[in-house]
Amino acid sequence: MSFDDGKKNRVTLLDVAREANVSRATASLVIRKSPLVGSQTRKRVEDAIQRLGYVYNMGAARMRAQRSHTIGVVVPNLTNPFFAELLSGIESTLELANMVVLLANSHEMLDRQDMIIRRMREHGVDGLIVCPAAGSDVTILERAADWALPLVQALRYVSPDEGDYAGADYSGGMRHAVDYLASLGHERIVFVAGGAYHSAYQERVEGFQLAMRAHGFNDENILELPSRLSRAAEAVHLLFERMEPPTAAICFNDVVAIGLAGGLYDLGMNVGPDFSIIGFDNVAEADMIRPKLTSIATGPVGIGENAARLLLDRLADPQRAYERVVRKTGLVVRQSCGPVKSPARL
Amino acid sequence: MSFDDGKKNRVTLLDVAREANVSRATASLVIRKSPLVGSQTRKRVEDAIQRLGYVYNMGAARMRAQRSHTIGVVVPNLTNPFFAELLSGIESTLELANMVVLLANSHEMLDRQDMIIRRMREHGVDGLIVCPAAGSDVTILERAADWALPLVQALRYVSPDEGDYAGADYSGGMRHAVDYLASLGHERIVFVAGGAYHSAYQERVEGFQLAMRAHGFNDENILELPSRLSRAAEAVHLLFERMEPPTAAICFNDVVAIGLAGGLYDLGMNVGPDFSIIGFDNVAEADMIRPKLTSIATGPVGIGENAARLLLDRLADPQRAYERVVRKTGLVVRQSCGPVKSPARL
DNA sequence: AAAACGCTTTAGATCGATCTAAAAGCGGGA
DNA sequence: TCCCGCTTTTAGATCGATCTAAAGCGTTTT
Repeated sequence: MSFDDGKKNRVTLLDVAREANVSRATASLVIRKSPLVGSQTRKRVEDAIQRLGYVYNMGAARMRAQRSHTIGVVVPNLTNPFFAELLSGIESTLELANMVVLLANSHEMLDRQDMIIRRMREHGVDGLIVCPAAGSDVTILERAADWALPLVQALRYVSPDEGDYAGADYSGGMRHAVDYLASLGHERIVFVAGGAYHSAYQERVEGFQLAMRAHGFNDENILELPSRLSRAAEAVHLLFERMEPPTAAICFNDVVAIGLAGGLYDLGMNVGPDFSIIGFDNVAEADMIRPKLTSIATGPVGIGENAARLLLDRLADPQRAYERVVRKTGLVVRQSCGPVKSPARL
Repeated sequence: MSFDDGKKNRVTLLDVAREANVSRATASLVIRKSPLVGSQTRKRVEDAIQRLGYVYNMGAARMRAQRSHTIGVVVPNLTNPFFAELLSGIESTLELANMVVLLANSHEMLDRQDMIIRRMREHGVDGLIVCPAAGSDVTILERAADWALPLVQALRYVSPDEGDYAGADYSGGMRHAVDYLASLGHERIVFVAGGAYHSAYQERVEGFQLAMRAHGFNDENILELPSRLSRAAEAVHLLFERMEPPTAAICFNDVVAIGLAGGLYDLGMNVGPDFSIIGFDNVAEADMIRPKLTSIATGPVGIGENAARLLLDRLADPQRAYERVVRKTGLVVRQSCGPVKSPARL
């Protein structure tokens, strides 16, 4: 099928041009689907491409044209299914625009994140989508701007008004959660966190407190669980060693919620009837476990799509004003909540 | 900090060379850490690099040197945490070798997979790590060979003896699972599958049957669940509409196992005491749900690391013989299995 | 007939590094 | 002094595309 004489000799655009009896420039125009070239010439070139089995050399093109059709994506953690879904949304949207994803994992470490971004720059990415590692500050935006490298923040932001950003209305989600629990009669509600500090964390806490105050509830019930999930379950008893033990919990994310549910199960409690739990993110697992987890849907895939679209828009017009796309969140009611009973107590 | 006069003028190696009073060639050698260059010259160049804020241009280098330091990774599905963990292992190993990951998702579709591989070739990847979409055949190996593009198969293979491959001993894992259930007194064990056909599927089924026969059990008990997990739970009742209902199940993977556990829960059964379940892959979720899922650990992160290492080895020596690295699997006992009782029946 | 115009096509420079082959520098032995 | 061998440095070609500016050409206008 292929006339692969030797190994070394790659087919280049020049070969194609010769085969089709045109100049390199014309062949190049054909490849890029320029309307400038006449139809029978185009046909001749396309045939030549077929005949020779030519493959486009992005590397050469990128160098001259200063566009790589490559986007760097930096996430702090791959094993959390939430980020995997985000990534999935980014990838599928970028692929429609003929872009390709360079992936790296910052492991929530700042120095690694810096290193990664530097490396991606060396690789000549056209832009970056970053979920900033906890502790990142505006310097990452500033540096990107210095380098004229478009950067979209996803899920978390380092500045409340600078830079493009795609996320979800975490605060509104908290309100839904609190309202729902209140409608079931709960008043002593705890916010269970775990993991690192960043804008998304802060927004959730503030949203929680706001909503609690709106109902006239005590808004200072916040519990920090160890971030290793195995240990999280063991720490659940802390919940009930307080003056007024809570009857319901809203969790930072579904992973924490599932960990908490496990811990309660281990204490012999029935999630739902005995104690209500609401998760956050509504990942696939929420529907798989039993009792099924009631959760606030943030739509990570959609956020990923938005982030990708924001970046594409900025590439199209680098001068446009910053845009922040915030997805609506919604409560997905399942089985992990029930009406309040007498306060749970060990 | 940076003397970014205009926007256009990138600092090139030539600028560095001029600043350091050496030739482009020497500057290039310094960058690549060649031992050929004298130490005070090296110092001068390094200072110049600092002073000018030079950034290496991979694109230009790749074009000349025919190496892109870029590896294409193709997975059939990102939202399954199993693949996310695989990816995590690949990424962290490649990053140590100063390589970067180009990611794409085939969505288990052959035409997409072809398209992706073609595109990655255009981008000039140095090699590919592919988990072949179900239905792939040896042509993907042949084409890669035609193109002199190193390709490592991960998790699944398209040919039992051709090509590099990193996976796990699925068959051995099945034996562990069956042995363990047998030791608890189970004899009527069903294999619950879900999803697409591929080598990993086949190996698991065959391993299951082999192990069952070794114990003298009926090896034909295989149930196919719908791959949408939401529907899987609803199909669980099919298990008990057979002549001799099983007392235990071994699942194709943990996702199926968790779905099955959910279905049993919905039927009012107690996983563990009433019916035993063993999952496959031992993903993080296995430890989070309740009852905790007993599972065969295949170590996706480790498989990813192996795949990456295989590819690096092949890049170092393209002529070496094919290698197949198969990780040991092990049973992780948790709470989802119990001794056999009277046969479960609805 | 010359000029003007639109539509196609092209020669040649160019992007920023690496590679090759040879030159330069230098100390020591004949 | 000259030559040899060793280390260090370099000029210039090169990778494979794109870009610029201009040329070719057929038709219409002046």
